[in-house]
Amino acid sequence: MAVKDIAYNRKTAQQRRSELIAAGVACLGRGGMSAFTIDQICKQAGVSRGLINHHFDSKEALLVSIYAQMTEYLVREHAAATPRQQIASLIDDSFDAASFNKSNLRAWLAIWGQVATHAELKSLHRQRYLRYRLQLVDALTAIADAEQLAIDAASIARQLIALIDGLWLEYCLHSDGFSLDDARADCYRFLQGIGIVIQPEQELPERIEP
Amino acid sequence: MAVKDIAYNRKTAQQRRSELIAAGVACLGRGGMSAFTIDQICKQAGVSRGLINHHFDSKEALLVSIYAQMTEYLVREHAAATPRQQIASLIDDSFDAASFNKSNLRAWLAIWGQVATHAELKSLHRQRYLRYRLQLVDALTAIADAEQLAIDAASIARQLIALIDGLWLEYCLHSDGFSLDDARADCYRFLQGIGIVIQPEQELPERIEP
DNA sequence: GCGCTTGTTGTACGATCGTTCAACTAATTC
DNA sequence: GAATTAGTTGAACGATCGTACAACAAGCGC
Repeated sequence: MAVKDIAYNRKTAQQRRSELIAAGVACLGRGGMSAFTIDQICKQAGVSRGLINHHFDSKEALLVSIYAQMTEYLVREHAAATPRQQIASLIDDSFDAASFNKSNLRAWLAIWGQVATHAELKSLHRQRYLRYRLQLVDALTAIADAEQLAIDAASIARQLIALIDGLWLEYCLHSDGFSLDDARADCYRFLQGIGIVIQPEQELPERIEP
Repeated sequence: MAVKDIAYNRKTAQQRRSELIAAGVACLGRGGMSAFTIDQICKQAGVSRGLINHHFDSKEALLVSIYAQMTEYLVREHAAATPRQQIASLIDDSFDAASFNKSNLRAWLAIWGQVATHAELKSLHRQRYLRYRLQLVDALTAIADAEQLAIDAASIARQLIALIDGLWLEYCLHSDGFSLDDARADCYRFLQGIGIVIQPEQELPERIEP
């Protein structure tokens, strides 16, 4: 107290906010909602206890900001792409090893568990998800129209999203038995089964017959 | 204290244990892991504070018992059924309105979030899941063998489980847009797409073309 | 230098957390 | 009916929770 012996790091509000968001994601990934406490987040960020309530209205507000950042890629614009490239990009992004490691998946799971409970989080989730789903329906409809395919685009979109989320879930809860590439391949195979053949952006591994 | 004015309900250990489990599920369904506290569970069960630790070693032990009960149906024996009936029964059970209401789905989500963190829960989950998956692979293989179908049973099983879990997730987080019957129909349509036609145990609603 | 704004710290507070435990009540045994 | 067993209660404990707040430090205009 009397002597200032350690560094006093001063940063811009924007910088600090994003650091706290990153620290929050790390905590969620480590131990789910139980590890998402003021103490642990501040310790993770290397920051004193009172700082979160200075930069965010509450702990819940931080959680909303975290979710907003995590879902940002879902509504990213894929401007100059064909419908096929859009879908391929979505699938490949979903199973990108850099962002969908186990820690991130655990963070998703923890937040999903809160979506049903917290109003603000629920609202943001609905907004993000609807747009995400709409993009997919549009792309599928465009392909079907161009190739005279009779498909239920809404149903296919719902199934594809469910497949992606379900594969994340399986991979998160027990990663043994299949790889991220297997999961990607499953998605392309699913679309192939209903008559939509899409070339992956990255190459797929060899398929192993039983 | 001096005067005993309210009922003192005495039950067998087994009865009380199952009541506490039910109360725990209700709490998880209401508010996720945040609502899974000794105080709230006891209040839900209409029981005093110290009783949980009398019937269970710890709060975590109660959670394990809850998950054991919730996953029981996954490994239930379907003795006299054909492979097709087994799969149909699994799908229909998964989207049974009685057990898969929103509250139960929220409870699942909350527990899934804990599986990655708690060792005992993780072990139980792996054990239950592997058996569940094996049953599915066996049924699919039996069908494929009998009908000369060339399928990757492991991959199909993984996709079907992912589809079911993903549809639960979608329905839990935003039930608008589709019903449980739609979800059931999606599963049958998925299998149909890869050449396995299965008659649902209950009738499916009319398919609405776009 | 001084005043002002803004980022940061650490303590303090009341609430709630999971667990323990001695006391108590009802059923059972002898 | 006394002794024993088993189910239940509620107070108590230390730990930790989220937030509030006064004190402090650094940057900046002047």
